[in-house]
Amino acid sequence: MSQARRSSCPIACSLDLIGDRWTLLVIRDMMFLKKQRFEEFLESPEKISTNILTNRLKSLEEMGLVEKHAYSNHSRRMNYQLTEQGESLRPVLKAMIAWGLKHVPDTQIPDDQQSEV
Amino acid sequence: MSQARRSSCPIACSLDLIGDRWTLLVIRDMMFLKKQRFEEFLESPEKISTNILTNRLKSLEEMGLVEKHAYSNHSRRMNYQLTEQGESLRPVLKAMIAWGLKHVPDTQIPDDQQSEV
DNA sequence: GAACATGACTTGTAAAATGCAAGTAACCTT
DNA sequence: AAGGTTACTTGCATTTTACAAGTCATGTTC
Repeated sequence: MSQARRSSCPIACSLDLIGDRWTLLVIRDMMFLKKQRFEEFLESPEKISTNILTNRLKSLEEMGLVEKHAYSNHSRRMNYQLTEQGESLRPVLKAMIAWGLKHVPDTQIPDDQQSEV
Repeated sequence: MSQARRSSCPIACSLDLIGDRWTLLVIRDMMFLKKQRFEEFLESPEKISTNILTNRLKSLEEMGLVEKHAYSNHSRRMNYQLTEQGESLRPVLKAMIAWGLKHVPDTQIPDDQQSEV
């Protein structure tokens, strides 16, 4: 992910931060599927690889969209949570869900997520 | 851009189609700035390069988000326009504009676009 | 208390995408 | 016939991605 912004356009700046194939999937896992741990993100069907996940979690933390905390005294276990700023991406994600469901064939969301649409 | 979908998740599928740093900027240019020609897209402040622009316009056309037409009999001049399906990305773009304006410092949109927010 | 399990990475390497500059080619006007 | 316009194409260096394997600190089990 690059660091220099390309313009002052809010779309371009948003894309500079979250415009790739993986970042929003990690946020999806946290926002809708309530995942909080490295290994949980790895289990998602898109199969993110470990180096990219490490990289994205670090970027998200640096951007202030995610916070990382040690999970009490439970080995090296870490807890990743959306910050308020990360949570504020919900309308973007919801718009993408609605668009995908309508315009990409054979997309679907889990039964227990129907209330989100 | 890859062609195989990674899962049936509408977010993942949307990202497979439009999840990169350039595609949504081309759509922005068409949707809000009413740009329709190759050279116009090149003028945007983010300075997309010609090979990437060619590639993205082709992908967008293949996805059915954009239509390409010859501009009457005016040399090789082409006209690119959003299809209804491309136009339907407006809520996604608007959500990103709102998020960018609120959460990325020093972002702004042109005066004549204020009504879009 | 040594072997094993857990969880979060790191490393290496090949493949693909991006960025930049320059060149090409069809068509139209002069 | 010459020159301008428009939309690309090509070459190449750099960066990012993808995949597989290995590491390492801590906690659990026998």
